[in-house]
Amino acid sequence: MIKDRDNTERRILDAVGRIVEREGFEAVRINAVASESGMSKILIYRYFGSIDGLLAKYLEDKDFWLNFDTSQLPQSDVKAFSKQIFRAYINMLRSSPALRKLYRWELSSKHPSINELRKRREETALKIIASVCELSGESFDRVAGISTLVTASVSYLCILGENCGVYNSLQIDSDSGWEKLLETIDFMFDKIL
Amino acid sequence: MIKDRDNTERRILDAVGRIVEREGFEAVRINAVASESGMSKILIYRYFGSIDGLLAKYLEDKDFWLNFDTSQLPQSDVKAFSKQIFRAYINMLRSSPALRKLYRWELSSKHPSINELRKRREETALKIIASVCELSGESFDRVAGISTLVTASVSYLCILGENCGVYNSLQIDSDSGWEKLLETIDFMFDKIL
DNA sequence: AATTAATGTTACTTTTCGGTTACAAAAGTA
DNA sequence: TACTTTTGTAACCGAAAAGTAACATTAATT
Repeated sequence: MIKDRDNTERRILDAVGRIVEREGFEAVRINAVASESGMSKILIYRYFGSIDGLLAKYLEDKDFWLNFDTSQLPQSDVKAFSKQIFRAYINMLRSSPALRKLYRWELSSKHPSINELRKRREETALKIIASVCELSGESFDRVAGISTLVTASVSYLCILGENCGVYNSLQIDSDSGWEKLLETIDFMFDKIL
Repeated sequence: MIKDRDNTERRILDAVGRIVEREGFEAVRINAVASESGMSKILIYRYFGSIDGLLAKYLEDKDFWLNFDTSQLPQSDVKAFSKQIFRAYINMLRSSPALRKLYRWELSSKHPSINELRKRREETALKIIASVCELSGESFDRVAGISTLVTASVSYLCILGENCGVYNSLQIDSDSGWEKLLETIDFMFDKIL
């Protein structure tokens, strides 16, 4: 019996991560975490209080914040700026199983930690929208509407892609479908901005 | 003990409906249905075979696209048609808790009934897209892309609206946010079609 | 060295779940 | 009437779930 609480906590959190990536947040249950981590479940209660506490800690450690470095983007060309933002958003979601599971979980859970995530996300989003407004001269509502249309659909399709390959004949579980979608998004920005 | 199988089946299916609207398809479990309906659970097995069978029965005639009348496809005004069909889709989703729960369920489940739904939905969608293509002169990929963008985002936002009030500063849990979004959709169609 | 606190193991209780068995009552049928 | 089938009730079973209690070991403190 080696006594090393930090190590134990890390093992437990790592186990949470594996479960989340594999099966989603809904599958993070006390027995599952215990067996996945190889640790006794009473340690989970002792160190994290509950599954909610464990998830809160996991979310805190893992960087699920929406953080874009807008300073790197082309400031003069609004269209290029917008296109790049959404490209980055798609890449982020498409490359991270855990993030997709988080977005899915948000659709059915009212976990307290989620509100914090949303607040921060909202702040970042509003900053980006504001800067597009400034660059393009469009109204806030217009830019917010377009952003919403694009990000919401991307979120939906990325989640759906894990269970379903085709949507409106688009191959959303492979690059080919996403290229077509990106093309559509680019086209839209060319037309409306 | 009154013997009336039809009545019993209806009670069970009604119970499923209440559970779905309240908690979603994930919560439709044998014990839950039994206690919600007041019927013994063995009757569920006898009459529906399993929870899967019960859900398959419940799902008949529940989906928007399945009930879409493809005989009324657009004759002249493509823009008006496009705007109208997405309006109808939004109204349907916004007014039906069960349909929202179905769309949410699809994001995490691989239930056999879902594949059937998707296949039929896909057929309907392709018919609509094809006729819009013909009238507008746009390419299939373009129309499919736009449709995907709109329907996917609407689905996402309707589901999210049950747990979250604001998205990109849009009030998605009230009419005000949806009016703005509809305006954006209309604007987009005016510009690109 | 003795005591205390922290860490970890094991086994237990209790609840809930899906699924089944056994049986009773009603309705149809010979 | 005697029987068979259908419809329904109630109790039961084993597995898996959350949560807890009791105890053992190590580390820190005095």
